Amino acid sequence: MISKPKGTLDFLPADAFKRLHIEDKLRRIASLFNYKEIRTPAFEKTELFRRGIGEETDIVSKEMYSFNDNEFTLKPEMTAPVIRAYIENSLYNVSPVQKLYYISNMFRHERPQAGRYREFSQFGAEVIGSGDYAADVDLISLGTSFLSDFGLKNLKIKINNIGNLDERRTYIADLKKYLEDYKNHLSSESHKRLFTNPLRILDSKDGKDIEIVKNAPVIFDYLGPDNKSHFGNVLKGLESMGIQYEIDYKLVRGLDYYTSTTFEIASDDLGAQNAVLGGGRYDMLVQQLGGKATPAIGFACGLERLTLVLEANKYEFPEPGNPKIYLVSAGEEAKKKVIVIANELRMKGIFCETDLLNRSIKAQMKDANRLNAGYVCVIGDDELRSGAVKIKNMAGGDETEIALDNIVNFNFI
RNA sequence: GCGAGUAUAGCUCAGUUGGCAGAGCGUCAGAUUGUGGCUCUGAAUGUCACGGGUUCGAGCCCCGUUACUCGCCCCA
Repeated sequence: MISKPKGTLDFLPADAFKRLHIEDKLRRIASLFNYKEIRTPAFEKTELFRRGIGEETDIVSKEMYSFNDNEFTLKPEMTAPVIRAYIENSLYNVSPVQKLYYISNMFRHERPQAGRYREFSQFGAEVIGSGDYAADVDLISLGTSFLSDFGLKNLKIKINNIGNLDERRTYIADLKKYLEDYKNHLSSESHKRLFTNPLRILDSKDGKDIEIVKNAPVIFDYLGPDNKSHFGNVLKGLESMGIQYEIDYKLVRGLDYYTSTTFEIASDDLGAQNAVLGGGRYDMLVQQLGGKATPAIGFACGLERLTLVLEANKYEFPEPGNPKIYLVSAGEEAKKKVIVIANELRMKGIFCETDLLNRSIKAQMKDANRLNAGYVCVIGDDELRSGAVKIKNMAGGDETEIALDNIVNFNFI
């Protein structure tokens, strides 16, 4: 037997139906906020991700599915492709602010685990062209409102501002200086990070690291007046909308392109991978990818994780529809007639099903019952001869007699 | 890349000290000849993950392999 690749998922009809419902909801809310959908290729030139996400990030250094001699890579995230499309199609000429969203699958070669897959789907949104705090608030409120539209509470919104490049550079230098003194007390992982990515030591889960980090310099103190007031305005904006947040000066994110605002929404209902949604501002990325200096902000939400949270919260997904009528046939002539009537019903938009296995009447009735059909109509030699059929209401069991050729006009409730 | 756990029917899982491979659900058929749901009766479905070893005898004990799951790292 050939099995699916590790870390991928089959969406059987019941799962696919749930996913479709989630997508419908996301699209509806995104359009309320005037975000327009964008679709980009499943793969891009590898160079795009190297330059966009950062050579040193885990994603680029060890998680990409690359092929054709490394020329192309299945997209591991959507921000770089969206920005590429923005620049390539000169969207800044269409309007100064672009509000875009996407629902798409991503590929990262990681060790699979609860809530983490090698092929996974994200709903994401980007506001390109505005550095105003209003853009941050607009985007974050999109994220929180669809989560609350799903009835999810108990979600923690964490927010931070990691400054611009200069501010961060100064901060990292001071952070390193501080941590040097505790070098020998840090966990081995963090010891390594001291050289590779000191910021990440801030959200280490190691108990000792946490103690050490408690008295470390705080990024907020390194922000200039612009970022300080931007941060303040974003927070006030969220407050004014009743969005509860938690400032987390230790919230640093793993992609190189983030600047200024960063945020994350996590759920206690998930396992180790508890971030449902994460994002931030990336004011340097457009320029980095060859466009004009353009501020932007975005987030991505993992749909598999969202689904896990919904299921943990006993979210009630809608039920798929059931056939309005099941046409039961008895005999070869009736079967031919049933095929024709079924087609007429469907052309009229009536959900209709028939037997495809030449089954007995009893078996067809069972099938109709299993499918939860609203009505059943048995057609056999008698009905063909008389031209009259009985339409049986499966809920009550009562039957209505009607002309065979008039089934399509029956008033199905 | 590292660590831990699991592997028995389509699904969820029992399986005693090593002694004929099991249950529930689902599927199929029957219980009035052309009428479902409930009930009853019956049936089909297994390389007990794979390969070795111990033993008169292994689903069970030992070794190895693989797959899956969870965690570390990182991310959604």
